Amino acid sequence: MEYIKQQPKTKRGEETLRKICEAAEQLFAEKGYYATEVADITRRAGISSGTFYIYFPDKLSSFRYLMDELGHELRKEIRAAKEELPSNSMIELEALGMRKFFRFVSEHIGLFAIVWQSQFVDPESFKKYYERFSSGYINEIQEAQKRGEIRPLNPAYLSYCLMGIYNFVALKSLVFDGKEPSDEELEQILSFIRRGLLEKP
Amino acid sequence: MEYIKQQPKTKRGEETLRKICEAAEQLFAEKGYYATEVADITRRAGISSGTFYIYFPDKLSSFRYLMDELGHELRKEIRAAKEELPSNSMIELEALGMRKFFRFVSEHIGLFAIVWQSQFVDPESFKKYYERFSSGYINEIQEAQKRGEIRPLNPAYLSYCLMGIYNFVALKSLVFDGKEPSDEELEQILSFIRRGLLEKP
Amino acid sequence: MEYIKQQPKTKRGEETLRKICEAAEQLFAEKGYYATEVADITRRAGISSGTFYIYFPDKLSSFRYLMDELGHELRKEIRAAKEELPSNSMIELEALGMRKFFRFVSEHIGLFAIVWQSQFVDPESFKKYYERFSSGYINEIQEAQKRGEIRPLNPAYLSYCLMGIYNFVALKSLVFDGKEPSDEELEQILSFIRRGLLEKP
Amino acid sequence: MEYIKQQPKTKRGEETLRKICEAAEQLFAEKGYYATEVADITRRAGISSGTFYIYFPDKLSSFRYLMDELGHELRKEIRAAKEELPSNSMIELEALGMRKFFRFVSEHIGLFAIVWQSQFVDPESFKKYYERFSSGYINEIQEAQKRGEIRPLNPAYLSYCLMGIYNFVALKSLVFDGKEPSDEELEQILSFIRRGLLEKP
DNA sequence: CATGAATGAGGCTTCATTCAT
DNA sequence: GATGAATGAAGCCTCATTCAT
Repeated sequence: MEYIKQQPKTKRGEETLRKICEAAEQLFAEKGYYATEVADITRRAGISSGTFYIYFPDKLSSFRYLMDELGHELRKEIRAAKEELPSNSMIELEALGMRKFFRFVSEHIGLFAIVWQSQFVDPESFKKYYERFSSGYINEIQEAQKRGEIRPLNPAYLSYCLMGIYNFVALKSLVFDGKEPSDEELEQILSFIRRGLLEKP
Repeated sequence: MEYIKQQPKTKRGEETLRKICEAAEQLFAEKGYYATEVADITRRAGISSGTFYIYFPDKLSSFRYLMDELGHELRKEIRAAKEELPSNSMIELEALGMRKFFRFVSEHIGLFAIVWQSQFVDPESFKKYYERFSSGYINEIQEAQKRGEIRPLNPAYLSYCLMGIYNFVALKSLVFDGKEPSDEELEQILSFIRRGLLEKP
Repeated sequence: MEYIKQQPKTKRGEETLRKICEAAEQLFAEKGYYATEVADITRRAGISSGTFYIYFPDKLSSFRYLMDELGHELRKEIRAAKEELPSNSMIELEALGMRKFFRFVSEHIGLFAIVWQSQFVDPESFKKYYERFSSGYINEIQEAQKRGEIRPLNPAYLSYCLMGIYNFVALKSLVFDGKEPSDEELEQILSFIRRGLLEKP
Repeated sequence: MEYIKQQPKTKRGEETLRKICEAAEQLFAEKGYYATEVADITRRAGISSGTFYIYFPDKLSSFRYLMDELGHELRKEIRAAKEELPSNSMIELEALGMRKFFRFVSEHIGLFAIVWQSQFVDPESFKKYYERFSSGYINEIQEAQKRGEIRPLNPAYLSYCLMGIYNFVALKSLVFDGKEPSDEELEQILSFIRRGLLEKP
């Protein structure tokens, strides 16, 4: 990864980097990037403050690294989930992806928080993050539109509608209410999306 | 307003407060709360840095003040727009509110940015902001559900779906692309929402 | 001056800048640039450490500023001394300049130390400093050579010979022995230079 | 040598110490003592950073060691050169010594740089370095004065005049211009010195 | 009301040095 | 002998806030 200063060469080093990342992810989520001091991170990681700088050139790089890394993982998991299902119904795949999204975010609330605040920590990455997701959606939507599965609405805007729904529902349930949405609730949201998207609901 | 230290007593004072607020709104949107120095604000406002503290007890208060003030104004405008229309179709009122939202946000991109980052500047206000909007929606939705106008889905989650759509569409168009969505585009988004919500589309 | 961040606008500010410069000049001479902390400077100047940064963007700039400022002053004083004498004998002017040099350096031992160490603090300025002096000498030497006053030796190298003599004599007397060379001693050094330079000693 | 922690006991150790010294000499000359990190030295020497501390107790000791070692070598070479010539003319011996000086310094620009900056790294050594050279000169000068070879000027000051000339000429040619002075140029400088010193030029 | 110089606590980062392997 | 990850004291610099004018 490009934001890292030194790849650990020993087991111990690997362990240390992992501890830094975990601590940083937690703290960025709990207190936000700016309110988190490097000393907070190293304290929680149980290392000295100089050690942080063996692995990262500065505080911002660790933020970018996490954003990249976690975003990567999320996309990978969603892709994997979709590939398991031998369906070519976009809506059914989307239902899977959405469930995966909530599962991942509830286990990595750090990602959610990190992305949310990245608009003012590192605007470049912020935009890139959403556009990468969006372009994945656009492809799927266009395919499904060709098949006549979903309605001929602007794919780019639709992708942001979907992301908006997922993000704000996650905000309400995970951040505000502190619990995962129930299957029943997810089903209702999916039902809203299905009707909105499908040519023949 | 509660976050203000001293209400201006003269014309000159009023003018000064207005200049501070305008500058702060712009800067919080451009650079974010943390990257904005009080000196940046006073510089752009064309005043000396001590003057800021005549009106606000500290930097955070000015943030809260703006968030409150702008949120208030937005809700007022939306309410006003809806009251002009003598319809009792929730969906038609919602279409109006949504247009008002995009108009307001494109003129006050500061509000958008301020709210977005408030999760890590002032989490209390952040939650309050969205829940206030949400509870307004919930009322309308429940009324409409009683009338059989819209489907019997969880009103709280629906409200976050709507806010998510509006916020992410605004993010894409106003922040990323730097332009208001066209009427055509808004119409498509509304069409998605209508089908998703209405009992008989 | 280019290395300064903010020109003081009030009497108090002027006073503060002066105190910073005096303290820095002393400390750079006593302990060297690297061993001098900004906190040392502000402590000696009797101000808080943040105040330093009102006037200088960083520690290095204060060093450059002093080097420029003091070098400027030295050249000005030497020039002034030479202009008072209505002679066109290069050697007599040189005798004056040399005396001025020792007087100035003994009052501003800071300059001496600053220039000496600048080779490793700010190599650019270091070279510029000596080449500026050298080019002044070269002109004078060439004029005197045209008049047949001094021998036809390479002017650039001669200029460095002269500077070398003055600097090392100052090193011995002012730095090592802690006293100004006596008139008698200066006279002997001049006598060495005179014989070395003059066509007809 | 006194500044060394442990004399190498094996061939490998000897080799390692040599590599450290070479790297340190280069780096102290290129970037200066303070800007050179121990890690820079070990990196260039191709060893790990802990190894440095097998041979030196700390960074400063390596500086002192080099200064001593190189100064020693320089004096030895000059002495050897002078002993080869069966002359008892101080000026002729001096001409030899000077040529040796420029040869040595151009091959060990590190020494030049190290001594120059030692005033602020290790003032003690700095003074000692020049006074050791000076006292050698004083003896030679006094002898020559007794013989009536050179003029009866203050020997201590004369020694600093000579060192000043050599050092500043080396500065100009080797450091600023990056080349050794030509024989012709050295000859001119010698001619200046000869006339300045000799009773009967 | 307004000014802007001054404050100083506190954050980020560096780097000489140590030590377990 | 050699390694290189870890340490942590310490320095540079920032910036919200104060206050004398």
